[in-house]
Amino acid sequence: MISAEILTDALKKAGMRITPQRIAICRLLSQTDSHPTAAMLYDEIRREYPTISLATVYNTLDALVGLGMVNVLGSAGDGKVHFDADISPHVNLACTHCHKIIDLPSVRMSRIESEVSQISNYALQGARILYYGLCPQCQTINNQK
Amino acid sequence: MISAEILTDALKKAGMRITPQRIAICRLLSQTDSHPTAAMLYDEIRREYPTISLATVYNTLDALVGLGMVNVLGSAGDGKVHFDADISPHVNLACTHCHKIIDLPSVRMSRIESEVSQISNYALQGARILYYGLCPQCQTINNQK
DNA sequence: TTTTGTGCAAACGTTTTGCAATTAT
DNA sequence: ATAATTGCAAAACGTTTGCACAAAA
Repeated sequence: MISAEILTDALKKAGMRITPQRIAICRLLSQTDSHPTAAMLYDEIRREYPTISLATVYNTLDALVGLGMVNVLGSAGDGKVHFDADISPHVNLACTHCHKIIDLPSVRMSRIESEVSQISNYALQGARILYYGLCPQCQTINNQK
Repeated sequence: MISAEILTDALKKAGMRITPQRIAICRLLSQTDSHPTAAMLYDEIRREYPTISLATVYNTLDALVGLGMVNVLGSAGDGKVHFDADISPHVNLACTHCHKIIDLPSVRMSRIESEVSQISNYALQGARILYYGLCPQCQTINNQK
């Protein structure tokens, strides 16, 4: 969990203007661990700013991703792109039935990251460590969608 | 690198019919390590079957993914879904500039997988281990897209 | 022969874009 | 003041779907 100011400060340092909409997006991103999609953020922010557009959400997300402040997790089997404001190298775990994504901060990935870095000569910018399967609930409930 | 027969056999065992189009898709998947998208496979197969449709490619890919024979890597920053016929747990490395994806089979992930399995109680089905950054070429070339 | 798969085209949902009006600086 | 950002609408893109025809079993 990160503070919203770290995100807005990053935008400011990059020469971008701090608008109420962007503050709201940064606040939501920093406060959630639900790996939201653009549409989820949009729906949430519309309560406060009924006229905000999806384009603004995408615009801000792109900027934050470009600054390395937000990770793109990709689809969780639902065809939508999920975002994660926790950029520390950690394992994400997606349920292929209910499409929820949780974090597994207890699994240490730093050793893997340094290995990848050494072997590849890539200038690493981030990682998506996503395991997927059925969560305990979706295993027990007789889940035929 | 897997043999095409393993893929076609899996389709057959699942009760699906073996058509020339599906054989071609399985052959391409098994012969490449380029983590193709549906469109890439489509373009390639069209040389041999000019009338094949994208729908058939998606249909077959979905079946193979459903059977656990093919992994969905997700987007490499290009907005397209990349597929991988190598389902062993290994690190993938994507370049955020040229959008190529390579494998790093030397980095061992089996320990991480068992850790995830123990901690989470999920019925694991697979993993997408994707690091991203700039590949050596895209670092040196003065790359402003 | 029967049932599944194919190809086409149209539909879908997410994401992107163009532009005039607005707003942060 | 001025330059960036917004919101809207329309467009673009990848992917999915419906259906008549073709082909595998």
